[in-house]
Amino acid sequence: MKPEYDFQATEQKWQAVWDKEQVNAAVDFDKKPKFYGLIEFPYPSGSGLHVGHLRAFTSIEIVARKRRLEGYNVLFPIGFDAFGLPTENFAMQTGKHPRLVTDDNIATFTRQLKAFGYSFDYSRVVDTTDKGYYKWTQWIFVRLFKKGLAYKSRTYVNYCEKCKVILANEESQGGVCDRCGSTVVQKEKDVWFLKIRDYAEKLLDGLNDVDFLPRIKTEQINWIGKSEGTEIDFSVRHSVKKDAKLKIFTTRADTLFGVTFMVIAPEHPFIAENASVIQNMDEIEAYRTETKKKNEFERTRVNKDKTGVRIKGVAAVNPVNNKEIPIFIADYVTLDYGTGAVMAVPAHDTRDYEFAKIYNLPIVEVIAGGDIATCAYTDIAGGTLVNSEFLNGLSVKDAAAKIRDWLVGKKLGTRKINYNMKDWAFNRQRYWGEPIPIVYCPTCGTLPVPENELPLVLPPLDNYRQTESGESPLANIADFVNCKCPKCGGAAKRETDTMPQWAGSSWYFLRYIDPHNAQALADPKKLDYFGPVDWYNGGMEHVTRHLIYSRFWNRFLYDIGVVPFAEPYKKRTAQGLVLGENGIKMSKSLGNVVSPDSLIKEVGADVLRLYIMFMGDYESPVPWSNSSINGCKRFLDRIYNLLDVVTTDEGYSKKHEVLLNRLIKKVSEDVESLKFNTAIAAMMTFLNEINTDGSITKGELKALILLLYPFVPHIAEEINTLLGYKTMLAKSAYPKYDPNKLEADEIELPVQINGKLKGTITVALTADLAAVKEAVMKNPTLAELLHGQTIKKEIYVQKKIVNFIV
RNA sequence: GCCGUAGUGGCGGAAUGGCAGACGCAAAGGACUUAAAAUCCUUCGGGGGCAACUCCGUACCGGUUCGAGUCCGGUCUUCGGCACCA
Repeated sequence: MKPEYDFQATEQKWQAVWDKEQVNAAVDFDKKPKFYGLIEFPYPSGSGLHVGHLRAFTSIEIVARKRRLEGYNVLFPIGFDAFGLPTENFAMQTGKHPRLVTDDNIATFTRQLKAFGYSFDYSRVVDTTDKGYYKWTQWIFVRLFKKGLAYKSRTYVNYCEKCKVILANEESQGGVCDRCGSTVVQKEKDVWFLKIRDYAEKLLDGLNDVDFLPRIKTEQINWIGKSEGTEIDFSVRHSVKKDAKLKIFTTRADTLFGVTFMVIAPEHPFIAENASVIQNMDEIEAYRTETKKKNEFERTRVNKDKTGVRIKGVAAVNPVNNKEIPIFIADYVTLDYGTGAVMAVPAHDTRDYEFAKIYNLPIVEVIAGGDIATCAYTDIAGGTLVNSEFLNGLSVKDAAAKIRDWLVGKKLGTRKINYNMKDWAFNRQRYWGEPIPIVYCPTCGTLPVPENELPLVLPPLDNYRQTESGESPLANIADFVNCKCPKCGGAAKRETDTMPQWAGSSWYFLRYIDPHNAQALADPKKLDYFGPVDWYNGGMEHVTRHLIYSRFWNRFLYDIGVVPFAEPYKKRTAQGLVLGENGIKMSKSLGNVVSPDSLIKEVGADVLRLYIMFMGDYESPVPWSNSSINGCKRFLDRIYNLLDVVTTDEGYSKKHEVLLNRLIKKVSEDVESLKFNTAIAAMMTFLNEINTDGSITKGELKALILLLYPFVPHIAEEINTLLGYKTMLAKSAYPKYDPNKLEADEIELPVQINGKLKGTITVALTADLAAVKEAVMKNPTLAELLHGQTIKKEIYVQKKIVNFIV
């Protein structure tokens, strides 16, 4: 007689045993093959673990446990991405120091993660806010700076005039301040940038060597946004400087004969340079001021009416036909893409077309095939060139090649590649982040903090608010700001901004490999042994930013010889969102958030782990369903009840042999391809079969609990013990299937007549057509249907189907 | 607008071109119980038929095939991502 199953006591017991036996610890330089499984480390928010985390973590947790049984030395680490705004805001409201808030939250997360029985190696926990960690985040920044990949530039930032704070993009969504709701304006400010654009090509190339889901690759490619085109100089008449040129970028040089005007960004330096010859400077200035007031959100809104001002007093010249064309400023052209100036071809560009209609500018068709009276013709596949002198009659493709060669030959243009991806804005006016290790010396200029002085520690602080002018709270601390120049020793001042949230997460996967190293970010030998990450799972929402940023940092560290692999992640997958029961995204304001804490008390970790993997296709969004959890609970109860019907036979019974071999194959393969829901369904089907038969051998049950172990390790270990086995499952081997025992001798074969299913027959697996026909004729219903019919054609696919055409 | 993804019962979802709806939830009926819960058994896409059975059915229109949820062409819709990107 088996004891009553007490999930709480049992789960705690096994967690303690695994911990004591160190079964989850990764071993440096172990002889076994290594497997590095990674999940996106959580931001330790005050509200604790979310069911979304469970879905994201449980997949690699299952793979990690399976790999250990398969004989791998598994590195499956956990850490906390703990710098960030919510903690700082909470500190501002309560007066509690962010350090203490963070420590509390990490403690809560750790307790919850352990309650789920996740097999993390807790000896390698990483906390991005720990000075032993951010020392190396700062060190990487210093190296980037020394290589010229970190630079400071004046640009516009989101600013709330009411709160007098600079806002991050995520705090100013929709162009409105997150806290007070007032409209955000643009304010000019010095901003640190990382030159990720210099790595655009490497980041694209690297995608060829990794196994990321196709949609992940596509999203990254789109984000980088490579476009190949031509830069062309347009000379300017009546400008201040003789022979002044305006450089434009275009991907459509073939339409050059259709250029009827030019547009430059309102911020374009051409205006200041030519202020003395521009006749309507007042009007231009007014437009520029208006643009500045608009925030990014308004300005980049599509479908809004085009506005602009003609620059009077100067004109540009189209290099192909020397025709004089007007120059405009308009906010639909921005300074941060291409050259900040465009040649306008209203006949074949939608934006230029709209602008030309509003300002009554000529529209010249150069590609036949559309109807330019109604709209711009932008299809580049069809159409031939017209009104274009030596390009007439050519296809778009041929014309593009010809004009490009012509421009390059005459030195009027050069081939050029542009990227939509912008350089990475790398500073925030916040307290709770890594201080940027830079010193400004009046005589020596901008210098990095010497590497042996790192970490530059975040000083204690009472007031976490930005200053009136929007400076970081660190600017209020004289002790911090005033320092000595590392070069000349004279009085100097520190940079007071901190790094963005993305910094710490851009290299954490390297630190897990050697988390306590004080001499280097990680020992190169250990990096060589454990790296790169074999399998990384996380959300689609991080596929662009975090995944690109961390690939960039890793690639940089590879280029300077610190890391021995160019690409950090061999394989990347992504889970779907967990939606609320009503099918809408979970959010506090909608009140449809599910807390794992109460559920774990009700049903336990195993049931919850199982449900979260069974609830639907892993990669698709799926609504939460409390009632569906019952199904998983019942399944585990029935598995436990098998102890009542288990025999003492250590082998497989003849009857279950094929079923079990197929099950092992199915579960094993499904886990590798993220098909957790069908793996679980297959185990349920097997259980139903066993229950119909009324008994299971000890050997069969052992195999079943080994298959279940990665999903529901506690109950699996408990059953193993109750079966009398001394070796715990965590130290056992994953079951193998016999490829010769995957098929039964006899199968049910569907029989079709004229492509319609009419019945089934039982035949030998390898039966030939003659045997099949014999079996069909023995079946009274089928024989009757075929009686007196002339069979014109017979299609027989072994193991699949037979079809008679009559 | 561009790029990507997906449309299958009341619900979540299964199906290398080969028995559509596996598995689970919910629901209904029954057994056990004084009763309820739990558990166990049965039914469960739609129409028709007393019944054996039969017809229809995977967003929509068409095509390929002995055979299409699956492949091809077109249309509509959902959900993501990017977006005045020149």
